[in-house]
This record gives sequence, C-alpha cells and structure tokens, in this order.
Amino acid sequence: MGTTQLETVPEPKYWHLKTVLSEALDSEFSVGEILPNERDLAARFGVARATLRQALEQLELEGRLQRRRGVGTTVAPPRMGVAVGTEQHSWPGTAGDAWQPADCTAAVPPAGIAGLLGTDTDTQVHTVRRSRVNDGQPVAAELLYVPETSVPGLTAPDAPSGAARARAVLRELQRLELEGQDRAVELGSARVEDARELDRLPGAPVLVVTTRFFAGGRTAAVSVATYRADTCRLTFGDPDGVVIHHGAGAPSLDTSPEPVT
Amino acid sequence: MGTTQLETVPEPKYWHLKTVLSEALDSEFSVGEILPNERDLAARFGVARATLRQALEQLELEGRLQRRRGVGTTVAPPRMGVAVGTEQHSWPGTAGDAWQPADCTAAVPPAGIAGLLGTDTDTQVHTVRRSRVNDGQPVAAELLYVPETSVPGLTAPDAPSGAARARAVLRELQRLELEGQDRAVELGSARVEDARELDRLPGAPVLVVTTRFFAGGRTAAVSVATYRADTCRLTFGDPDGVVIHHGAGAPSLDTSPEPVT
DNA sequence: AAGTGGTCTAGACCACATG
DNA sequence: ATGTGGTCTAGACCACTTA
Repeated sequence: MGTTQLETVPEPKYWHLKTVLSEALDSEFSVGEILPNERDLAARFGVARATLRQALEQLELEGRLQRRRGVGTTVAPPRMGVAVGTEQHSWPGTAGDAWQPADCTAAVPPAGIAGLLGTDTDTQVHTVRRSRVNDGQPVAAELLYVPETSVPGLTAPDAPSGAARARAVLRELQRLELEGQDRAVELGSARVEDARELDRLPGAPVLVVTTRFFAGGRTAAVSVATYRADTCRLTFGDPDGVVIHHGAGAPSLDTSPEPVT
Repeated sequence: MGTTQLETVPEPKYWHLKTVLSEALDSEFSVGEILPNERDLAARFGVARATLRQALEQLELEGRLQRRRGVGTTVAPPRMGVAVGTEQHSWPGTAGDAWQPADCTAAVPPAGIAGLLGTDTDTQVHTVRRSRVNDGQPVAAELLYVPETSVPGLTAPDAPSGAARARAVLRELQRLELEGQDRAVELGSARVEDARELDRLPGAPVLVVTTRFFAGGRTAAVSVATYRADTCRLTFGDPDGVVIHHGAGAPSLDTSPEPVT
C-alpha cells in the first residue's frame, strides 16, 4: 500500500463537512443570507442528504444556522444575551422584568414540582404561563407554579380566568417577603406546547431554568422557564454581553446591542 | 370519509416512540440496566433503525439514556447537580474548588477571547487546562486564559511546563484583588479535545460556561468551561439539588446525595 | 403548483469493546 | 470472533410556506 494514509482515525464525513461549512459561513456568508437547499448542497459536497443534514443539525445546535420548513436555511445572527441573574432577589412579575403574563389555570403540577413545593401530588396549584420576548422574537416560555397557600388572597375560585388571573397571582406574590432563591440550568427538549410558543419544532433543544422562590421558611413558588437554546445565551451577573462560543473552538465577539432593559 | 381521523397533525413516529420508551424507562427499568440493542428494539416497534435512533438520541439528550459504542445502551442515573455559582467572587484555583489543574501552555487565544481580554489577536496568553470530576466521573473541561500582564511574576518563559506551571499561574492570580465576575451559559458541541476528556464523542452536547474575572479595572482572566450536558445540571446559588426536568414535561425529584465539595 | 425542510426506510459498512 | 453503537447511502413520501 503506497498510499500516505496519515489519518489513523478518519474523521467522519459529517464532521469534516461541518467544519468546512462553518468556515464558509464565516467568510462567504452574512447574517440572514439563505443557503442553497439541502439537495443541492449534498450534491455539491458529494454526500447523501442525510449526511449533510447531520452537519446542518450541529451547526443549528450551535446557533450558526436557522432552518425553517418550507422556507429554507439561513445564517443565524449571533446569539442574543438574555439576562437571567439580574432580577435576583425579586419576585416574578416585578415591573419591567421582561416577562409577559399570558394565562393562569389551576392544575395539579408534575410530581417533581409538587415535591419541590411540598404539596400533595394531587393538590392543584396556580399555574401561570408567561412568555418572554426579546428583539421581537420569542425566546422563552415559563410555567410558574404557586401553591394556593402562598397567595391566600385568592383561595376562592372566584378569580377571573386567563391573563387577568395571572396578573392577580403575581400581584399577590409581591406581598410576601422574598427570603432567597435558587437556580439550576440544564438541557432539555421542547414539549409540544413550548415548541409552538417558541416557534420551533417539538423536541428542539432548550435550556431549562428552574428557579425556587423561598418565603415564609418554605418554597413559595417554582418557576420552570424554557429558553431557545439555539438563539439564547443566558447571562448571569452583569448584563453585558459575554462571548459566543462556536463549538469548533473559534469564539467570536458578540457585538449585539443587548437590549435587555 | 367515514374514518375517524382525529389526528389532524399526525405525530411523527420517533416522537411517539420516544414517549413510549420514556414511560417504559420510568416503569420497567432501573438505573444502570441495559436495554435491548437497537436492531432488536427497532424490530420490536416495527420501525427502521434510523427512526429508533432518532428517539434514543432525544432521550440521551435529556439525560435519560447513556449509549456507548461497542457496549450498549443503559438507563442513565438522574443528572447530578454541579455547583457553578457558589465560588462566586473567588479566583479559580482557590483551595477545594473542585477543579484540578492539568496543564498550561502559552498560546494565542481565539479571536473572541482575545477581544474579551483586550489583548491583540496575535498575543500569547497563559492557557491553563483544568478538569472537574464529580462522583469519579469527568463532568467538565476548562480552558482558562490569563494574559501575561495579569500575572507579572511569570512573564519570563522560565516557568516549568505542564501542571506545575498551571499551579504557578493560579497561585499568582490569587494575589490580585478580584473586583467582580460575569457568567454566561449557552449550548455548544464538544470539540474533539474536550470530547476525549469528557469521555464522549466529538460534537456531543455541552453546556458552555464563560466567566470573566475582573481585576485592576479590566478583564484579568477568562474561563471557558464545557460541562457534559447529558449528565449535568448546573446549579446557581444554594448548592441543594433542584429539579430534574424531563423533556416530556414530567419532572421528578432528584434524590441524589449532591456530593459537591 | 413548486420548492423547502422533516420524516422514514432498508439496507451496508465501520469503529470499538468484550470474551 | 462477535456484538454493540456510529456512520453513510439512495431513495421515497410528507408537511409546510410561498407564489
């Protein structure tokens, strides 16, 4: 065998493809530009469409591309920084906290949430749906679970339904003294309802931020916020932009205007 | 048409499969148990292997499964909570901060990092590699970028190479007064080197935590830490466990012992 | 109606871990 | 040597958007 064969471990095609495309995106395309369709791209690189799609999926996961069925694949803008830590030590619903209450129902929370709240697994709690919009684009959907004992002013099922009731629950929360809170971030996939609200397909990758609010010596409320992982970079502390980290190890500066309040 | 046709939008097969498997995992399997192989599973459900794999991929993304080439697919334990916010306002390298210095070289950082540090795009900086292990399992790999001006005690290229030099850089950092820091979390995919260290395949989903350290009125160091997204839940604030959020919307309590620190 | 990305199939071969 | 998951192919059809 006279061939050189330097590659002891040949790189998978889709990985190499991803690298090539990534460099092309940096040099030959600008934000918002549409790429050739998948069939053409696959033919151009001499691979099957499934292989090309594997590369595109990774690039989308890293926030480099945006794909929309029936439309095409476009070059995504840099991820926007969304402040998560600045409202520290304040209740949800405080004036100008970037969230917009959408709805409120009484429902039995998932078992895990009930455990955090210390309620029975068959006890209904106020369930407030809120959504967060940045730059005119939906970036997060939230479910806020508030036991009825946390907002005694509303125990009777008299409250109006929908957005009005949501605002009422948030208003009652403000009356409590917030003693502390607690956050966790993990990767998840969008449930059907969240996906619709985030303008993504079900199963799309999301960053799930779970926050516990403490008052009166116990957990007074739990928030589960799902952020679009492709377009969002969660910032804690100073709301200044930080860095964009491309998976390939070539971060670039984020110069977006950071329009968060 | 006399058929019922209630499903206006038929659910994709892989999505339904994922739901079925998820319920099976909750009821019929225990942590660590190995599943039947992909070919058998696909046959059992009457789908192509690629379709089954699409469902398994999602479940792995959500931390429910662990797949290892040549071995098989096993039921993953609940995600472990790794504290990210507790060492707030302390330099990296402080005693018992869960990180283990591995190496240090002088290298030109990626353009984005250079921008954050305010160095020229062709200036070398100390680049410290550290790794973090929880429960005997690698959970994160970090690159810490320290401009030579931040640690003037080491400007000469006399320092020993490798781990010793890494410790020296960290030690010098402690001498500065930390004025603040700044964090951002985003989704990324593991670079080849990180993947090897995290015992994952390249491209595996990771949570990238970028931290800026401020001292002397400027950015004195930048840390880019990549955490395994499948096994880790990043906790901020109190190091107590929070919640596990299964993508399907059925969170369950995390009862793991939280061995942080 | 045409064009896009999303889903699905039925194969094949490869890299890796284990016995 | 065997069995596992990982990669890849060449097609097909579907759901969605836009014109």
